[in-house]
Amino acid sequence: MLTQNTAWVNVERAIDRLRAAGALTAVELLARPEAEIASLIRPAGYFNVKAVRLRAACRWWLAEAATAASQDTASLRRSLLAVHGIGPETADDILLYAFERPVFVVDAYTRRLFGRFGLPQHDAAYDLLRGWVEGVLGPDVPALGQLHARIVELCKNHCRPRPRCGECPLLATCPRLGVAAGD
DNA sequence: CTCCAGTCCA
DNA sequence: TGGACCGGAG
Repeated sequence: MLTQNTAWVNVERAIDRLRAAGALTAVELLARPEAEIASLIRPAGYFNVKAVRLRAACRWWLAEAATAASQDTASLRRSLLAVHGIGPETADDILLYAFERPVFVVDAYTRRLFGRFGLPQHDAAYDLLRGWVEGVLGPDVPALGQLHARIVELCKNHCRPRPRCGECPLLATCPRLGVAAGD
Protein backbone atom coordinates (compact mmCIF):
# COMPACT_ATOMS: atom_id res chain seq x y z
CA MET A 1 0.00 0.00 0.00
CA LEU A 2 2.89 2.33 0.74
CA THR A 3 4.30 1.79 -2.72
CA GLN A 4 1.16 2.81 -4.59
CA ASN A 5 2.41 5.22 -7.24
CA THR A 6 5.52 5.78 -5.13
CA ALA A 7 9.23 5.08 -5.60
CA TRP A 8 10.35 2.07 -3.57
CA VAL A 9 13.28 3.91 -1.98
CA ASN A 10 10.81 6.21 -0.26
CA VAL A 11 8.70 3.25 0.85
CA GLU A 12 11.72 1.72 2.59
CA ARG A 13 12.17 4.88 4.64
CA ALA A 14 8.54 4.79 5.69
CA ILE A 15 8.85 1.13 6.70
CA ASP A 16 12.02 1.86 8.68
CA ARG A 17 10.23 4.64 10.54
CA LEU A 18 7.27 2.40 11.31
CA ARG A 19 9.62 -0.29 12.57
CA ALA A 20 11.60 2.14 14.72
CA ALA A 21 8.33 3.33 16.23
CA GLY A 22 7.24 -0.24 16.89
CA ALA A 23 4.25 0.13 14.58
CA LEU A 24 4.90 -2.62 12.06
CA THR A 25 2.26 -5.05 13.32
CA ALA A 26 -1.46 -4.67 12.81
CA VAL A 27 -2.14 -4.39 16.53
CA GLU A 28 0.58 -1.81 17.14
CA LEU A 29 -0.39 0.27 14.13
CA LEU A 30 -4.04 0.35 15.12
CA ALA A 31 -3.07 1.34 18.65
CA ARG A 32 -1.66 4.63 17.41
CA PRO A 33 -3.55 7.72 16.30
CA GLU A 34 -3.99 8.04 12.58
CA ALA A 35 -2.11 11.34 12.61
CA GLU A 36 0.93 9.64 14.10
CA ILE A 37 0.91 6.94 11.42
CA ALA A 38 0.62 9.62 8.76
CA SER A 39 3.63 11.37 10.25
CA LEU A 40 5.66 8.15 10.33
CA ILE A 41 4.98 7.28 6.70
CA ARG A 42 5.50 10.83 5.45
CA PRO A 43 8.50 9.92 3.23
CA ALA A 44 6.28 7.61 1.15
CA GLY A 45 4.01 10.47 0.07
CA TYR A 46 0.19 10.57 0.08
CA PHE A 47 0.65 10.04 3.79
CA ASN A 48 -2.84 11.12 4.82
CA VAL A 49 -4.67 8.76 2.50
CA LYS A 50 -2.19 5.95 3.07
CA ALA A 51 -2.57 6.20 6.85
CA VAL A 52 -6.30 5.59 6.41
CA ARG A 53 -5.63 2.72 4.00
CA LEU A 54 -3.08 1.07 6.27
CA ARG A 55 -5.56 1.10 9.13
CA ALA A 56 -8.22 -0.47 6.95
CA ALA A 57 -5.79 -3.18 5.85
CA CYS A 58 -4.78 -3.90 9.44
CA ARG A 59 -8.42 -4.22 10.47
CA TRP A 60 -8.97 -6.66 7.62
CA TRP A 61 -5.91 -8.65 8.66
CA LEU A 62 -7.04 -8.99 12.27
CA ALA A 63 -10.56 -9.99 11.23
CA GLU A 64 -9.91 -12.21 8.21
CA ALA A 65 -6.36 -13.53 8.18
CA ALA A 66 -7.15 -16.56 10.30
CA THR A 67 -9.69 -17.90 7.82
CA ALA A 68 -7.94 -16.70 4.67
CA ALA A 69 -6.07 -19.94 4.10
CA SER A 70 -9.30 -21.92 3.82
CA GLN A 71 -10.78 -19.62 1.17
CA ASP A 72 -10.47 -20.11 -2.55
CA THR A 73 -8.52 -17.47 -4.43
CA ALA A 74 -11.50 -15.77 -6.06
CA SER A 75 -13.26 -15.35 -2.71
CA LEU A 76 -10.12 -14.08 -1.07
CA ARG A 77 -9.64 -11.52 -3.85
CA ARG A 78 -13.21 -10.25 -3.42
CA SER A 79 -12.61 -9.95 0.31
CA LEU A 80 -9.43 -7.93 -0.27
CA LEU A 81 -11.02 -5.68 -2.89
CA ALA A 82 -13.69 -4.72 -0.37
CA VAL A 83 -11.01 -3.06 1.77
CA HIS A 84 -10.59 0.70 1.36
CA GLY A 85 -7.26 1.25 -0.35
CA ILE A 86 -6.88 -2.22 -1.86
CA GLY A 87 -7.45 -2.17 -5.61
CA PRO A 88 -6.74 -4.90 -8.18
CA GLU A 89 -2.95 -4.57 -8.17
CA THR A 90 -2.57 -4.40 -4.41
CA ALA A 91 -4.98 -7.31 -3.96
CA ASP A 92 -2.94 -9.45 -6.35
CA ASP A 93 0.33 -8.46 -4.65
CA ILE A 94 -1.10 -9.75 -1.39
CA LEU A 95 -2.59 -12.87 -3.00
CA LEU A 96 0.66 -13.82 -4.74
CA TYR A 97 3.34 -12.87 -2.25
CA ALA A 98 1.55 -13.17 1.11
CA PHE A 99 -0.88 -16.00 0.44
CA GLU A 100 1.09 -17.68 -2.36
CA ARG A 101 -1.88 -17.94 -4.69
CA PRO A 102 -1.22 -18.43 -8.43
CA VAL A 103 -2.07 -14.96 -9.69
CA PHE A 104 -0.12 -12.50 -11.82
CA VAL A 105 0.34 -8.92 -10.67
CA VAL A 106 -0.29 -6.42 -13.46
CA ASP A 107 1.43 -3.10 -12.90
CA ALA A 108 2.48 -0.05 -14.88
CA TYR A 109 5.79 -1.76 -15.67
CA THR A 110 4.01 -4.77 -17.16
CA ARG A 111 1.95 -2.59 -19.46
CA ARG A 112 4.94 -0.53 -20.55
CA LEU A 113 7.10 -3.57 -21.30
CA PHE A 114 4.33 -5.47 -23.07
CA GLY A 115 3.49 -2.40 -25.09
CA ARG A 116 7.08 -2.00 -26.26
CA PHE A 117 7.14 -5.66 -27.25
CA GLY A 118 4.08 -5.04 -29.38
CA LEU A 119 1.71 -7.24 -27.39
CA PRO A 120 -1.85 -6.06 -28.05
CA GLN A 121 -2.81 -7.18 -24.52
CA HIS A 122 -0.86 -4.33 -22.96
CA ASP A 123 -3.95 -2.10 -23.17
CA ALA A 124 -6.47 -4.69 -22.04
CA ALA A 125 -8.56 -4.35 -18.90
CA TYR A 126 -6.74 -5.40 -15.73
CA ASP A 127 -8.36 -8.80 -15.28
CA LEU A 128 -8.01 -9.69 -18.96
CA LEU A 129 -4.28 -8.98 -18.96
CA ARG A 130 -3.84 -10.82 -15.68
CA GLY A 131 -5.75 -13.82 -16.98
CA TRP A 132 -3.77 -13.88 -20.19
CA VAL A 133 -0.42 -14.12 -18.36
CA GLU A 134 -1.82 -16.68 -15.91
CA GLY A 135 -2.95 -18.76 -18.88
CA VAL A 136 0.52 -18.65 -20.40
CA LEU A 137 2.43 -19.53 -17.21
CA GLY A 138 -0.13 -21.80 -15.57
CA PRO A 139 -0.74 -21.98 -11.80
CA ASP A 140 2.96 -21.76 -10.96
CA VAL A 141 3.44 -19.48 -7.95
CA PRO A 142 7.26 -19.22 -8.15
CA ALA A 143 7.12 -18.55 -11.90
CA LEU A 144 4.43 -15.87 -11.51
CA GLY A 145 6.45 -14.17 -8.79
CA GLN A 146 9.70 -14.40 -10.75
CA LEU A 147 8.16 -12.92 -13.89
CA HIS A 148 6.64 -10.00 -12.01
CA ALA A 149 9.84 -9.36 -10.06
CA ARG A 150 11.97 -9.48 -13.19
CA ILE A 151 9.64 -7.13 -15.04
CA VAL A 152 10.01 -4.70 -12.15
CA GLU A 153 13.80 -4.90 -12.21
CA LEU A 154 13.98 -4.65 -15.98
CA CYS A 155 11.73 -1.61 -16.11
CA LYS A 156 13.48 0.16 -13.23
CA ASN A 157 16.89 -0.31 -14.82
CA HIS A 158 16.29 -0.34 -18.57
CA CYS A 159 12.75 -0.15 -19.90
CA ARG A 160 12.16 3.23 -18.29
CA PRO A 161 9.87 5.99 -19.57
CA ARG A 162 12.94 7.13 -21.47
CA PRO A 163 14.37 3.75 -22.52
CA ARG A 164 17.96 2.90 -21.60
CA CYS A 165 18.49 0.16 -24.11
CA GLY A 166 22.28 0.04 -23.91
CA GLU A 167 22.67 -2.59 -21.22
CA CYS A 168 19.21 -4.14 -21.58
CA PRO A 169 19.32 -7.96 -21.46
CA LEU A 170 16.30 -8.12 -23.78
CA LEU A 171 17.77 -5.89 -26.45
CA ALA A 172 18.36 -8.77 -28.87
CA THR A 173 14.72 -9.84 -28.81
CA CYS A 174 13.12 -6.41 -28.48
CA PRO A 175 11.15 -5.28 -31.54
CA ARG A 176 12.36 -1.74 -30.91
CA LEU A 177 16.04 -2.76 -31.14
CA GLY A 178 17.29 0.22 -29.22
CA VAL A 179 15.28 2.84 -31.03
CA ALA A 180 15.52 4.87 -27.82
CA ALA A 181 13.18 7.65 -28.85
CA GLY A 182 9.75 8.55 -27.55
CA ASP A 183 8.06 5.80 -25.57
C1' DC B 1 -10.61 12.76 -14.71
C1' DT B 2 -8.49 14.75 -10.62
C1' DC B 3 -6.53 14.59 -6.36
C1' DC B 4 -3.23 12.77 -3.11
C1' DA B 5 2.73 14.47 -1.79
C1' DG B 6 7.55 13.56 -0.58
C1' DT B 7 11.87 12.40 -2.86
C1' DC B 8 15.16 11.42 -6.44
C1' DC B 9 17.85 12.39 -10.48
C1' DA B 10 18.96 13.55 -15.46
C1' DT C 1 14.17 22.08 -11.95
C1' DG C 2 10.31 18.98 -13.92
C1' DG C 3 9.16 14.42 -14.72
C1' DA C 4 8.49 10.09 -12.59
C1' DC C 5 7.59 6.98 -8.95
C1' DC C 6 5.56 -1.29 -8.53
C1' DG C 7 -2.47 3.05 -7.50
C1' DG C 8 -6.85 3.91 -5.69
C1' DA C 9 -10.91 6.64 -4.42
C1' DG C 10 -14.37 10.12 -5.20
